[in-house]
Amino acid sequence: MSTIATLTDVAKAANVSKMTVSRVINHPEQVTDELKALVFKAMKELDYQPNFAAKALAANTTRIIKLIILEKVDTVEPYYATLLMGVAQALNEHQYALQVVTQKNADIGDCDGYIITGARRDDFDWLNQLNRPTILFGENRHNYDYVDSDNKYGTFLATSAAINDGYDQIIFFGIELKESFEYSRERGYMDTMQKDGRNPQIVRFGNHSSEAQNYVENHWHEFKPNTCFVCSSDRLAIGVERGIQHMHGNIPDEFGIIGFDGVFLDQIADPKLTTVKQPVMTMGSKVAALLLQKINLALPMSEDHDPDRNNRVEVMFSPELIRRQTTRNYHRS
Amino acid sequence: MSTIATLTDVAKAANVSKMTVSRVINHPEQVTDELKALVFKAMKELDYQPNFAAKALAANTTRIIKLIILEKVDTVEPYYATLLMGVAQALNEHQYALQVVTQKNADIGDCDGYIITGARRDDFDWLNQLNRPTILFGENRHNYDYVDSDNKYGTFLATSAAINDGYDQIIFFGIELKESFEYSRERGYMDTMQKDGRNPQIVRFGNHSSEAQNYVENHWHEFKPNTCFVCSSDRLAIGVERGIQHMHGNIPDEFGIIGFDGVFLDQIADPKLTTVKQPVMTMGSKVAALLLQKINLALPMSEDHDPDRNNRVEVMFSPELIRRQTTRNYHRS
DNA sequence: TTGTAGGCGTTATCAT
DNA sequence: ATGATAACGCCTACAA
Repeated sequence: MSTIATLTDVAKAANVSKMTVSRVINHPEQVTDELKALVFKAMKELDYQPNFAAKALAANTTRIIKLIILEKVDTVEPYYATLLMGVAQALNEHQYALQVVTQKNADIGDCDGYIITGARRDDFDWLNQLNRPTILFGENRHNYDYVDSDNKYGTFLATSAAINDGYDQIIFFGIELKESFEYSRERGYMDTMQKDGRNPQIVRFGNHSSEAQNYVENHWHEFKPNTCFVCSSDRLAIGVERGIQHMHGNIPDEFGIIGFDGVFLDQIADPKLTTVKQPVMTMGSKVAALLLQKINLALPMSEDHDPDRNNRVEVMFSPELIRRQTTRNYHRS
Repeated sequence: MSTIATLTDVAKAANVSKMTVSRVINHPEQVTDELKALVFKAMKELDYQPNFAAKALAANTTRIIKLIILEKVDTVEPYYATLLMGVAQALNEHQYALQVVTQKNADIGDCDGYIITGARRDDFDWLNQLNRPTILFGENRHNYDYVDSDNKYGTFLATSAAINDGYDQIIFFGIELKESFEYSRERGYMDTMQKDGRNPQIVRFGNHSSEAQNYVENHWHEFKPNTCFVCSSDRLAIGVERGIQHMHGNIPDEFGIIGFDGVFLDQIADPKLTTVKQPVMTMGSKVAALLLQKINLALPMSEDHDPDRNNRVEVMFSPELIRRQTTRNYHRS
């Protein structure tokens, strides 16, 4: 029999009813250990794989999660690709299907929950219409549950490193966006600077390497040797790197650069960027896991509501400073 | 009723049986135009969306397609991300779910078909075990159906451009891989060179920018000004660009560079790469479409077998030469 | 603790 | 050309 084993097949093999098998899977505590053992054995022998579609149908559920990538189309950035892999992995483990979708076609077809990434201020009106459990990827001030990296801590790491490495002037190149993640990154920089009795200095750009590059070249006279540029993205950092190279500045001795993200771009740069690396893949798995958890809690059957279920879920992952070639690896003592 | 409309709801609204509605969807030719009109109207009014899971269950089908990305884990390259978007889009339109999977967990859970990308010679033993319709992304000599860009034509475009732009020496930087796509690219270069009475010259590397860069620097004396480097990937092209820059060669007047792929990297480079761009997203949609077609043909009901269904399906997309900053845009007359 | 009956939404089959 | 029925695999509700 090369056909795929069903609940019924397992039940027969184990000499029990379908329901017992179903219970072994969904409510194992209700079944005696003896029977459980028998059922497990049968499942293993038949290589039983639950039927995704039947499960969905019976539970009045789709077992589909939509990942909505807001933002311009050209955002096929490595960052999102990595995130996607993380999400896909976690979802697969729990027999959920992933649909990657853009805002336009997000409405067609039902689903059990949404993962949203790249949400900006303007998007929240639209987001509020979604009537399914939702988790955002990226911190926000609209009370949505989210997963993000600890942006403030990230720039704390970067700024501290710049200080430790002995750079005199430390400038922050930020992204010209009134978004929460950017505020946090700037805050991390500013606090760290002030704690060390230094004057913060922030410049902002659209997130394009050319803008940062032009700025560096046009304001070259303002940067004395021994300056470090702490950037809010690897894109900006690459621009800075190019600007310095075009002006024949020395990296990392005269000028340091620290990026943010640590996905692909940092390695493409030459010299390779010292950067604040986010564990993007892990974060992807986490959003997915949280969403599934939320979906299951929303199900009527779960009586054992988490008491603080009303609270917002905010998960922050600690980024990590990766030292490469755009900072001196020299610590002041 | 904010509940989701089902076939039955539509049937009631249109005063017909469920089956008629089902037929309107799946076998419209069997239904009279009058009834069809009624049913369509009802479907629109109720905003009917077919239930994915029920369809799957009834058809003894999973409606799941697995996209298997063979190759090292760090291959979260923009290239694959773009491909993925294309696949996802086409699949969503047909109510199929996409599972992104690596070789390891490819075996868990059933599916209706596979899309394979990054298959190398060694992988084919494993591929042969897959007992579901399969389409490869990437040309191959193992008789698998595939979609790819026309690699040979791509390097023909690149080489012709280099010739037209008046470069004296034209060298091919290939990828050290005994794979079909690489053979085709080299063939396109060689044929075009020979047709113009020139001597082809090929060097090969692992697909890393640093290898190409080192080579350029170490063999710098061999490259007279007015040389163009035709590369088998944008990665290699970036390495060449860096090598030339480190040796203070002038781009594009003394040295031209043409990359291959046209996904992300070409735009990140500075100066931006002239490159052979593949329509990756479109190609992704096409693989998906082909696979769905193949799956439906495999279904017993389709009696009207395409007569040459036994033939292998090979779809080649024409790449396009994008002229940017690493070639002179100067045509010899 | 375990088993039985019925239904989730769709489609194929057979009947009309 | 259209409709009634059964079945896909699983789960909830109820019965034993």
